Amino acid sequence: MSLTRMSALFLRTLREDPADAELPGHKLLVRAAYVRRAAPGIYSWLPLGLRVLGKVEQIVREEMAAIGAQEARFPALLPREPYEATNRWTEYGDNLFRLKDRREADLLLGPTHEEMFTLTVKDLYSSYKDLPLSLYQIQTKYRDEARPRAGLLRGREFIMKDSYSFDVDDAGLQASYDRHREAYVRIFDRLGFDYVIVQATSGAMGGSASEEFLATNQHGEDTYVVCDASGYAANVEAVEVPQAPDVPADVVAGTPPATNVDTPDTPTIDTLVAVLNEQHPRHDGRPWTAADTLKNVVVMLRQPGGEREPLVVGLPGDRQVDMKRLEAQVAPAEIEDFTEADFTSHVMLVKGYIGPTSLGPNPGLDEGDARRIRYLLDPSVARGSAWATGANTPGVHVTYLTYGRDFEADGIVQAAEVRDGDPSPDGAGVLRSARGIEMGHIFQLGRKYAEALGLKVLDENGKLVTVTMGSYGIGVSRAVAAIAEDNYDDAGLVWPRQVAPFDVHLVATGKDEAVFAAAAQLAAELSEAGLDVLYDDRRKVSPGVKFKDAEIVGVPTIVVVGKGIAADPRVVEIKDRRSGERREVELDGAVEDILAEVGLGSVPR
RNA sequence: CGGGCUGUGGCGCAGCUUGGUAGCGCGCGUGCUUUGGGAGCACGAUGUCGCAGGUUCGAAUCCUGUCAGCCCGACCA
Repeated sequence: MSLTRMSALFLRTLREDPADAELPGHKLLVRAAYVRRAAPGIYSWLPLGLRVLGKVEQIVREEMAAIGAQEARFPALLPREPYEATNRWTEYGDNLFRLKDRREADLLLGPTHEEMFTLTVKDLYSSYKDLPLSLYQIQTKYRDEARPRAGLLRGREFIMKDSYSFDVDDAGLQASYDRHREAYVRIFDRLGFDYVIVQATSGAMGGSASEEFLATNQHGEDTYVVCDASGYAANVEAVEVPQAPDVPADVVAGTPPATNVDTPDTPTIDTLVAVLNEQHPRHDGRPWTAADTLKNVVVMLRQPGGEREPLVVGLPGDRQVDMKRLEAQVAPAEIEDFTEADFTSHVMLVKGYIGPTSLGPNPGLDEGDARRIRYLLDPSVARGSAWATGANTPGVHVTYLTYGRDFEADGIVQAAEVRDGDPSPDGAGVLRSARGIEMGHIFQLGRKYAEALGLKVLDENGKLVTVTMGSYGIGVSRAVAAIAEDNYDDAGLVWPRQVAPFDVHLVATGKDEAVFAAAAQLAAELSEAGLDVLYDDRRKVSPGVKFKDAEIVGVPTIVVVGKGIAADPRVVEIKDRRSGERREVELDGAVEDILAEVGLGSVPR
């Protein structure tokens, strides 16, 4: 199909790792001249990299077309107004790239495009007969990440496929969602890395049903849990720990009354447990443990509008608060540290000795009383359970303080860290955690944007109904990086065939003119036969250099034309980059052998 | 935004402690040799030592300030 000569290819492989790359795949992408860093989180695509990117895009396009989605493209440079209408000009905060034109009009570089798709559909469609509709684009997106990292995996400029479905009712939305899910499975199967589909939160976007496609990789930024017994899998942020069952009434009846105890110099759970065991042993003889303490963590919530509100979360003392989980629960509010100044202005909070009795409904303050501090419990705190916890007096704790008997809370919140070995929410086994790279995210957006932007159509009864939407993303440039992180060895990259920059890397070695004549002809025949061929035709370059280059570039099939040309019959060598297996075939008929090797015609391409 | 580290030819680094006018490897150019594993020899080109002040006869080196990059954390549809 195409023939590229190494002597003319814009390529310079580097012998040493770049100083600013950390991940093995990223180092190789730079060393093999696929990409170059242009600025923090911003990368240039060189010819090889662009070929891989194009392969990934093509797979995405084919599978989107297969579910009837239509490709469009919206500007990357956008006006402020639509984002003002949905409040995202404000909500997106510092992560939004903003700029002004010469007339001082506000513009932004699109981080995602719900508004533009929604408005365009609104402009053109007005009847239920026009739906369902799925539109998508492959477009460069911009987010001013506080700290870009890991090369292409988390950049400030990146390429994303985003699609949006438009339906008149929930059943239609579910059907559109299911079709996208199936398309995503086919896309990720074809891209050639291990992945897992997990339940997810929909983040600041809002919405309900939500799943993420995570490439399983130890370098990933996302932590997910799976239950091997049931197949349950979820992003840790989305794990819904069930409410612990009530403690039986007879057990509660036998719980000693809440008792204040002096516990000087016990600022941490460990020191508290030690002092309790020494001076205030338990009534039932067993020692106190961290799991018997109720830790009350105070944070400051900041709403997108700027209002601040303190929140105290109660959880067992042997667990940490997982800030990511908590933040997902309180979105779109953000969590700030609770400062010394905040303690000064909230005198009911005694640092180190915060307890339920001054929180939430317990002090008898009315809702709306400015002194009332919202108090939420992690679901692992069972009704009827008794705790050692702060007594809101310096140096004093209270023992046997019992939930439901001695204090109440304003509600529950998923806040505690989820650990390996925790029971699965579906009751079928235990959880195991692993890391992944978010490659795709599908979720039912619902009517949030249609509502905000007035996307309504007439239904079959002639009544205006608000359209319901789904939103579906794939990180296309991230996929290239994730594939690289999953496909390399000591010598270099090892591309899966479907996304490799070339089908075959033909290396001519030696100085014999007959070698180059035979190699050139073979290269031409292979490209005639429909392959993308990279032909290393460089004279005066030693075989070692050519082999090293072929290995780091990572084309899956390497064909060596060399001294075998002098044999009778003339032979060439076919090497499999991944396995290292090599075999000799006769030059006559080599085209067929190579076509069979790359699987042309048998493997979907 | 906190913490840590680093800025010296295109790339990767040494030199800085103890100031004396910049070096190594790779890459690049020319020539010869070499040609199945980043080959050899010779010659050569390429540097505002991040920037700005200061100390000093003299600063890559010491002092002050500043900027940038990377890593960890915060953050992350």
